[in-house]
Amino acid sequence: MYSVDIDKKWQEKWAEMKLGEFDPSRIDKKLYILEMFSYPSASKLHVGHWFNYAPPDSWARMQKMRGYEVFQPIGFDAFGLPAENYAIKTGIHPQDSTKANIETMTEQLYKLGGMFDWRANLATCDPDYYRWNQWLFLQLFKNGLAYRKSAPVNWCPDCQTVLANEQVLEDGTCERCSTEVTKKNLTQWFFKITAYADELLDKLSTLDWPEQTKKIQQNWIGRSEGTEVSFEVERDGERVLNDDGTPLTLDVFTTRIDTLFGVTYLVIAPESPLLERLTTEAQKAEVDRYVDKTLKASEIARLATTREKTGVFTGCHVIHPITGEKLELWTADYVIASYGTGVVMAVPAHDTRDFAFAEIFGLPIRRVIDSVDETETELPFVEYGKLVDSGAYTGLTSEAAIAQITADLAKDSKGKAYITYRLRDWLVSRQRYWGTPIPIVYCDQCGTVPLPESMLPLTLPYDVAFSPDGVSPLTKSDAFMQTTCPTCGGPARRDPDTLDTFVCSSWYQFRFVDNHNEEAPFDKEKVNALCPVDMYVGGQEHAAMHLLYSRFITKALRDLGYLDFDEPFQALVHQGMILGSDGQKMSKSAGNTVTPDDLVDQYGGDVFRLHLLFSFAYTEGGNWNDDGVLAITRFISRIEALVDKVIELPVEKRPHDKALAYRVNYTIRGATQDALKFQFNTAIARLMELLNHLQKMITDQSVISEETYEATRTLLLLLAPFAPHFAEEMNEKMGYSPSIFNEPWPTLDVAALVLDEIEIAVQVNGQIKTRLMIPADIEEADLIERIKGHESFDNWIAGKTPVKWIYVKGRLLNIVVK
RNA sequence: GCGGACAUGGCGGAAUUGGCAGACGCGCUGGAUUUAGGUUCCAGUGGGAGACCGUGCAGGUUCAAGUCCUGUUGUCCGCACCA
Repeated sequence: MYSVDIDKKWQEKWAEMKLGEFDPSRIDKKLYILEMFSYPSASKLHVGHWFNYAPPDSWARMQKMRGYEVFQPIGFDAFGLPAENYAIKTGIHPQDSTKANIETMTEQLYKLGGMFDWRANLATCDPDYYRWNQWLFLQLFKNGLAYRKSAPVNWCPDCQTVLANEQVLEDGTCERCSTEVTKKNLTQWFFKITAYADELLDKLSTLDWPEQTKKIQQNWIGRSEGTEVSFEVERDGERVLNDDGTPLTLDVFTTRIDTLFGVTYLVIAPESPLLERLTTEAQKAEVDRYVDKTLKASEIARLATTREKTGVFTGCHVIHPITGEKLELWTADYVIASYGTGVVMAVPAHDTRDFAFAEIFGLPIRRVIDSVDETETELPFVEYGKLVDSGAYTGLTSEAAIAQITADLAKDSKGKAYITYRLRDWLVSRQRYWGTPIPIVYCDQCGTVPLPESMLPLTLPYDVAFSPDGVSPLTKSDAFMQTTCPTCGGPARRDPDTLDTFVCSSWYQFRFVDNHNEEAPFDKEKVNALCPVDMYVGGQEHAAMHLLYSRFITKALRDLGYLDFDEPFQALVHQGMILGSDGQKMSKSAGNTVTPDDLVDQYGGDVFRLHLLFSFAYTEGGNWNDDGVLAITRFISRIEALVDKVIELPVEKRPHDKALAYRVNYTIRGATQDALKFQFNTAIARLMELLNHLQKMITDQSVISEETYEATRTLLLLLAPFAPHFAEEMNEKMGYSPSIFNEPWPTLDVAALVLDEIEIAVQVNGQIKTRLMIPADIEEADLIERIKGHESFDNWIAGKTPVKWIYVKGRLLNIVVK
């Protein structure tokens, strides 16, 4: 009887025989499979973890049997907000709680029976790991890919603390104290991911990733080609000048420069640093009030097209670059500072948002585009068309005008062709404790000074007060903050912030390969040999951020000479989400959680694993159901019964059983093809079919054929990746020595799949009339004759005339009648 | 709001990618064994007496549509400080 004891037995044996350890001498057969590592949370391994790890492990085991040298490491994404929040609540230090959680989860992962190479584990909160985050930061800094600038953070005035977006409720209040959250500008570190925007876009086509994920990245990067055009500004009747005396210009990005003559006002983002200078005394109070209000709104809400438009006149005017006309400059929250230049030229006649705004505030609306076919159209008319009332450009098509106006503006130095991206640089500063300290000091003499690599790791101090009171926790640790400048030796201060945890996960796939290296993050040769990851498995929620950051860091490391390939993850699969039986996300509060430990103890890990593999479409996920567990225990015990009978009965040689050979090979083909595509449910369905067949064959038999015995053995080999402990046990029962995972995967005999007779459908106008057994190699003409001679033929065509015969070989014949 | 997906029997889910809808399993019904129930085994199981009708809804393309196109409804995921 299979149980959790069998799991234990084989887990110990596998550890002894080092089943999961990668053998570098077989590097030419290497296959690097990686599941996204998880956050060590106190609530133990949940069903989602199992669904993330067990099915890919089955895939890996199959690949091992197919001859690959599999590398499957495991680690923990151990820095992050939850441990720190937990510390604030309970006083338990993040390091202590995290360590304990990692221990528990490691034990649970071991019980999962994954074929992991345990030597290659890592935890990102370990100084041996995060020192290389710091190293990475320094490389980016030295090469101009890390820089500081001011950026807003969510600020709770009551808690006196920075909040994560997650901690701000939908109505814009703090989750802890319900105070209205506002924004505060801080100088923070950024990684220049935008420098790689084009390559990140272009190389998507080389990846074996789900199309929808590529689309998400493509939209996230949001490359947009257009024109940048400059407007000079007038305040109180005078030109506004730069410090050097040249006229200050507002640069506007637009994809529709053909509508330039329809511009009736400009809008600047409320958080734009220029706004203050461009507000007149008379308007100051009103503008300030408006800016204040905007700081409390979320970006998502601001960009909603249905949101009622609000805005304020700044009192200043801008000068139209071609007509010289004076236009009002407004500020409104539908313009976002971080996209484009933070200023838009408003063309109410040809843009829906500008139109709505102009109607509310009574601003002029000027049509400059008509439809090409000169039919009457309503405003706002947002399509391309033909220019009207546009000076010298009147009569041109939109396409022609875009090219012409852009060229003319460039000639006058009033604009240029320009490409902008929705993608923004990656903000990596976090005003928190539980993360990687930033390896930079600020010296009054030398300014911003990077730590020399020899001084890494810059370790996180243990004794720190995390209670929120207005500053980053590290600020309060004098021992940490007060330091000397590595350049001049004078007094200096450290950076009080820590790095975003996405920095950890942007390169961990390389550290696994060489995780004990103390001289470097990894050895170049080793990484080049084992990477990129051949199969990466994890949730689709990471499509835009983690997966893009990893790609960016890989390219940066390549350009800095640390590795020789372009992409970190060649192939990617997303598992679906397992919800509670009520269709809601599993959570303690909903009371719908399923604990893997209980199921494993009761039924054994393989039953749980098979249930996950069989009852869900892997990439879809779905609602948890208990019923399937019983079905699997039945499946398992039926196989055991089959094995028992097969080893008990005498075996004799019999004439070749063509039908059995067909079924066996049909199973090999189906199970292999489906499992390779992560379609485990159908792969297992094929195994069930073979089991049903074998079971029928041996019923009431006192002797079995050699072929039946071999088919049973084949069934076990095919089952092995999906029920590793159980299959290993059955394999031993049949007298074979372990491990079954060192046996070769069954090979397909294509010839056995060729049938003499096949069944096809006969249709009339696409409607099925009958099914026919025909010789597999029948000629189309013979088939047609045969059908014409069928006793029901006249009945089928019901007096009409066949005009066309469509034969889809081996599948159907459709008679088109009229 | 923007972006990405999904919708098939009572249920989980299949469908060679435009070619016989419902594989496999759960559940259910009947039968056999046992008989206290469960287990196990066998048969049946989308609807409809039937011609036929059936893949969220409404159109369309095609000899042929779950699959492609247009529109529509509902659910889920992401939106840059959760990871």
